[in-house]
Amino acid sequence: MPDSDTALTIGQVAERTGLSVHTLRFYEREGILTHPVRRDGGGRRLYTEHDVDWLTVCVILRASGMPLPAIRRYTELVTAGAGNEAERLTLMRQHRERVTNQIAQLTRSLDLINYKVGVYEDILGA
Amino acid sequence: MPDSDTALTIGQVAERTGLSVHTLRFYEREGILTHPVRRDGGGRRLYTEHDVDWLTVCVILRASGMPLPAIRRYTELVTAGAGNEAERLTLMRQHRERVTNQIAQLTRSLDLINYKVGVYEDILGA
DNA sequence: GCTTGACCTAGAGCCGACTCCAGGTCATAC
DNA sequence: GTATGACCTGGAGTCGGCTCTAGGTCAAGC
Repeated sequence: MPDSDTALTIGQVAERTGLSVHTLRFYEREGILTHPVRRDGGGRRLYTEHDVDWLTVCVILRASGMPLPAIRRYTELVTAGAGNEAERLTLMRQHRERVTNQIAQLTRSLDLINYKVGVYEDILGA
Repeated sequence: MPDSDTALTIGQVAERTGLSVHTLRFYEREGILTHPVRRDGGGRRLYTEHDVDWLTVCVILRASGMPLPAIRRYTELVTAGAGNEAERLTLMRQHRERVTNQIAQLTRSLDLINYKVGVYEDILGA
């Protein structure tokens, strides 16, 4: 059972999060990690399970269209610790609205797409 | 009642489709129109209601994430006329799958977002 | 002792989809 | 006759989000 002491290489984290090693380094530069990554003697990154959990959250936020600056801001708030929950809530609510709007828009688009699929199926089925 | 003879300027089309005049010219260069736009004596574009209808379809396809090359291909098929419905169907089905996957992904992301919103609401409400 | 492979940095490059710019034409309003 | 404003072209610039390159370190296996 992996506990929070487990040290993971960047390659292992890439595999677990689905991000490339390039993207992991890029996210770090962009301030998308709650604390600087530990390094081994040779300067190599050592990630924890905690980092993987955080990155997994970030992956989900990205996948739902949250821009990197917003994720960075959220990261900053989490890093700063308790006391800023109001802003975190605002951020999440804003994002929730974007996402629900996006789902609504996609669902509407689906009507047209289904209609077109139906038209072509009819033509080909006749 | 606007019929198919109505001539619209690029500005009017921009207003109706929600695209900018820049984007309309760009789409034309990209082959996103079923036929070359008519021009008046001074070389200005004259669109028809038919063009607006087509562009409206394109806007919906774009909004649901269809890449411009796919829209161009679809345009080519429609321009070529009857006989290629099988490929049009394939294109639309592929896109439908992308869209339904995207909706599913967004809906899953929404679980996390709602969870986070709930956490912060609890903290702030207590 | 040398090859291999995973890692490091700083910085350049790429891609999609616009978006804007410079410099010009033309019709209408004053 | 001139100013305004909508339009034209070709081409450059922007932006977000990666993605890759060059050149290097280091540990383990043979």
